[in-house]
Amino acid sequence: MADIAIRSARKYPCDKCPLHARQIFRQFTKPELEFISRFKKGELTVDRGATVLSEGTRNPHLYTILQGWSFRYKMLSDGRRQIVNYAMPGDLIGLQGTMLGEMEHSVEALSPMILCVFERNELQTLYEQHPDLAYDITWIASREECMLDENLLSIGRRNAMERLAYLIAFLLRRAEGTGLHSQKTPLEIPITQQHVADTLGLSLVHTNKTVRKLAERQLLQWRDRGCAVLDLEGLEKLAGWTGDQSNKLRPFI
Amino acid sequence: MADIAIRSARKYPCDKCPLHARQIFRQFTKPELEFISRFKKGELTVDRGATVLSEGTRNPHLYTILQGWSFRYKMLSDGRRQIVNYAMPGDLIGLQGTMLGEMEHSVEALSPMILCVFERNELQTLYEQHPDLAYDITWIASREECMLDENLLSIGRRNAMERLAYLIAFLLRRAEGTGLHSQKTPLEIPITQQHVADTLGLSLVHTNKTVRKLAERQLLQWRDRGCAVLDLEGLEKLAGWTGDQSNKLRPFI
DNA sequence: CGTTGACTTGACCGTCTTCAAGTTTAGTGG
DNA sequence: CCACTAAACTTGAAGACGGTCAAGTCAACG
Repeated sequence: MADIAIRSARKYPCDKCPLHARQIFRQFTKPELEFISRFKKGELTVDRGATVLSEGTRNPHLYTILQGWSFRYKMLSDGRRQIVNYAMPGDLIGLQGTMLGEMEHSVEALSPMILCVFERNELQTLYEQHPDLAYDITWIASREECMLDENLLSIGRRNAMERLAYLIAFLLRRAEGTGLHSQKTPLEIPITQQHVADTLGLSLVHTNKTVRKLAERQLLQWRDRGCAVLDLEGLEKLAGWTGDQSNKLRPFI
Repeated sequence: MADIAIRSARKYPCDKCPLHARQIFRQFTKPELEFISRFKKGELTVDRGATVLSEGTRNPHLYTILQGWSFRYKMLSDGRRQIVNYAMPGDLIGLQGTMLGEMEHSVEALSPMILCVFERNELQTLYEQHPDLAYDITWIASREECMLDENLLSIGRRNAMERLAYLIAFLLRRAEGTGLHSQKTPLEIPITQQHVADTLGLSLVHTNKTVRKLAERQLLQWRDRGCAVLDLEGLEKLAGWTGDQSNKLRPFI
């Protein structure tokens, strides 16, 4: 079944980090690289569907995603679920829990994942010895906040079609922002319609009908467990979204 | 009309900060206090209804609220507005803009306010010289993120009554968390039903009808431009909210 | 070849929106 | 102090958007 396995061996040592090779992420200085190499405790391999972090628990670790997609969610006591955001390569997972103590949300893998594992306790040391990295972490937190603001706007004020268009455009933009996909391999967003429903605050049935409408309009195409974008600009226009998601140089731990 | 005025004189020098006198906020060390005193450039007085920060602009400042309430919001091009969160004494305003460059939301005063003004550019110095304060800022950002997660859950998955109950309970808890209100002066939340509607993603009409229902149930009482809570636990129960908003020691810049 | 998870579809119903009036209150100027 | 205005709040009626229920189909997988 959905499983989690940690290994202290490194398939991806920090000095050969496949993500830092990407132009999009800012490069480390030498001392930073050395620090991060020590800060990293190992790698975590996660199956699709596995729970990486659980609401209400205390986890001694902090993660960066090397490969794969995941989502963060919260639940009400009667089972209603709200997906709050997604996380993909280059994103930090578990910072909130590190700062506030207990996890206030859960994280589940949407695809097989590889994570870098860091020790929560050592974050303080990072703040003491590497102010630039500390600043970067705050940058990352602010970016998350900004995305949440957008999602709130969407759920609160857009109708079903606009919401869906926004969500898909948003996810594609972010995926592009990881720099991992070439133009030639049109990437597929690895989510089910149930995920979409739980993100948009809609029912599964209505989500399905909305998906069909956008598919009819040739804006996207739905497959089993995935979504392909046919017309990104069409989606953005429908959502009324100025997707200026500045995909510029950004920090990364 | 709604006005903004800055003064470099300090009615509230940092060593006599009325908020730090409150038990709830962690105390500065002496060097921290000295740094912050220099970091603070003045005080800003703001009328109710005035816009403190505007979406799309670059503001060279960062603020902490000394007095008064405000809200953060985003708008769609056709005028639909979504209030994303509220800010009250002790909260930091403008961090997102500082980190990401341009403001992605606006901030408006709900009541007359007094703000401490800091220089954006000097934040880097804070990170270099005071890692503990830097850590605190990240803590504050994480707390904001956590609140946004809650709000998303609410808008996405709760119905109108639950949403309203949650919002009012949430705001009261936070107000209590500033430690500025005694049990004896039952505080009034300084918002209009239009604010509530724009927070909950509801229409004004439906918001009004929902307010009436909660008032009939003796959970709250509405006044002109304000809301008084009659039964906090009743609201929390209705919302299904375990409001463990740990009102413990927290940092503050 | 049966089971399971994901997607699909139609019918009916309820929550919430929109429209279109009100009333009440606070603030302003004569 | 009173008349006027604007902002906030209120209410009812009609209808749309999205939810719920109840069946499906389809593909993957062991």
